[in-house]
Amino acid sequence: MPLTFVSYICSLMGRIKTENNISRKDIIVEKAANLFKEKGYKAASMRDLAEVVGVEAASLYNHIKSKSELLHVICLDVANRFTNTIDEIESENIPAREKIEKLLRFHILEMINNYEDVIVSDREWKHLSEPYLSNFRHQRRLYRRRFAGIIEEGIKKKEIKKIDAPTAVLIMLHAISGIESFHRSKQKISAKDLEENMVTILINGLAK
Amino acid sequence: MPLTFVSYICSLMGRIKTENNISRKDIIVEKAANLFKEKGYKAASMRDLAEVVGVEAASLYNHIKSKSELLHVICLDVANRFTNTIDEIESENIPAREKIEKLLRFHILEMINNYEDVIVSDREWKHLSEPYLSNFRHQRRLYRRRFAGIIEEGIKKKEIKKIDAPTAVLIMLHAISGIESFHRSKQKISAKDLEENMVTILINGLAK
DNA sequence: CCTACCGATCGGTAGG
DNA sequence: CCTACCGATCGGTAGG
Repeated sequence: MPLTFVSYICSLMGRIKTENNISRKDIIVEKAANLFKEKGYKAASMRDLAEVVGVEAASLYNHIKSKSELLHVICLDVANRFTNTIDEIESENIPAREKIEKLLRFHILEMINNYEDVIVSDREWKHLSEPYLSNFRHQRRLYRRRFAGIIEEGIKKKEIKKIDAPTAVLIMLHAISGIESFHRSKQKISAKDLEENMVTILINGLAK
Repeated sequence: MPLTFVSYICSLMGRIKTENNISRKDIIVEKAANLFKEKGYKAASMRDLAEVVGVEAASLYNHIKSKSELLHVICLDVANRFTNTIDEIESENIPAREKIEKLLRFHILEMINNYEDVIVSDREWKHLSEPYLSNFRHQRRLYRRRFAGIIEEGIKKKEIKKIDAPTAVLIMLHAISGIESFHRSKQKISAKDLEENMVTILINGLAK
């Protein structure tokens, strides 16, 4: 009976929110993103995760259903942020070239501020299980098409060079994912300088 | 005794080279690269590999020492090709901007022709074991520094814009890794067009 | 080349 | 929240 009482209290603790409204589950997802980024989804074990959270592995399952739930929470969260942003930018009444710059700056800032989630969703989405895998693939394809659409609009209006739009999208998105190394190297360059450099190179190119 | 005879013949077969001088081990490494690219190093099991090679899992170990050997053969092969190429280009007596373009074209062609190895070394090198891990990290850092050095040379000689060289390197290398999606989508664009588009965007930028 | 098998580790559950 | 434990799967070995 005393043991039952303890387990009851402990199970309640899982549902208590701190004053910042951050639940235990949120903490687990955050630590999971860090671990998945560091070791990869498959190589990161639930025992690893339990250790950084500070509990036994079995206890994690009072807050989450499975390891794969952690991945799809991370991936779908990122996908939704991207979709919401392009919704907003597309509806604005500004030149295509400005839309592209806005989208680039959004991606750059995401990579600077929420880079763990973004890197995980970028690199580990293949390990999603259905139906989340198909859903993610769908959102991603749609996003890239819409991005390419904006570039094509800019080409038609002679705001930007005549290049293959899907190729340009790939270059942009992947170039920005390179910011990960910026985090690793703790370089002297500031986040603001990094952002300006990236936009300059991508929009204006290297050539003088 | 008959069984011993069979096993003796079979073990010999492992060392026989075909007329193209491709050994059994080469085939295993090639299939491993494909598998590692598709599922990731950790998620790809030796039983998966055995199946695509067409033998039992245990038989693989007549040709290789371990799973990790497969990864470091792939990664070091790519690293050496990169190092050899920058050795060559650095020693040429041409403007820095041309050196950069040559390096870019080399990377683009690598991603078009040997993309499985390149992607695996890019994405899975973290799973290397020592001393290969340190070695790879070292080669990689050196390569990026030399690449940045060429860009800085170009800036000094006013051949290219004044931007942060390490950032430019990150953008270039990551942008090119985006070609992976080109393979997946079987797009209408040709390899040659892809190459020209990428060089145009990276050297001259999007802006008209 | 195969069959047979090993110890380690995995994600996850039962029960309190 | 924990302890105890399960079946599945892993990389790899022994032996012929």
